[in-house]
Amino acid sequence: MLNKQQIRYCLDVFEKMYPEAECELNHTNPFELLVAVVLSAQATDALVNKVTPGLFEKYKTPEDYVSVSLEELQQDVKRIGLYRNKAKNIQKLSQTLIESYDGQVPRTKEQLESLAGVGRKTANVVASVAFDEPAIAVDTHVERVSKRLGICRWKDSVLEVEKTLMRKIPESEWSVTHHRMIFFGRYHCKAQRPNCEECSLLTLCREGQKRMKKKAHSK
DNA sequence: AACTCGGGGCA
DNA sequence: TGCCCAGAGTT
Repeated sequence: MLNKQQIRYCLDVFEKMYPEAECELNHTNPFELLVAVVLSAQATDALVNKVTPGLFEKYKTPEDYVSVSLEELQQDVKRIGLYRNKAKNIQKLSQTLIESYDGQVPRTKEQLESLAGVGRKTANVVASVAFDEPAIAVDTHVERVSKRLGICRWKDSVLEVEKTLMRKIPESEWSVTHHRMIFFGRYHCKAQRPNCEECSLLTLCREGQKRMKKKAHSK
């Protein structure tokens, strides 16, 4: 397991590699952000914007989503994938906002997570990005990178990964770190072929050491 | 813990 | 072409 100083070094490397890794979730209001994150499950937010241009012009409020038929909404989000569930959840979620939250998006993680189609990850993203609530959203990239480097344990659950990160990273950097780790995981520490040879963190990386040793042995 | 939804992106 | 993906709900 990496200590705080080693983790500090990792964060600095992330910053050097992806200095401009701001949030790609560039939305004007919490509701639009919430819908975008729900839609981008198993896809990317960039894909949502690319594949459904004009979606957020057509649908601006919870009322807009429940005013159309399920079939119409499904057609509008069809090209994102997993569209049947997502469309259904967004209508259900919109209904809940109208009935229980005066049409507004709730601020707390617990309230967010109780909405249809909103799991722990989505709840944390919305809470932290839209409301500056203290939260770290652990997605597959963050989880993989944390485990490979040794920031957390291999068998840690998502919840445990989240708690460890919150404990070992200064709160003021949670948001930036989250997005830099995603870039790092997506472009460098990839699931299939991580680029260990050209990694500045190789010397302290648990998984990297293992892989290099294995590679040397196989020669 | 495993399974399902699913079209787009990428090799 | 085939494989994978910034997840969540159900069994």
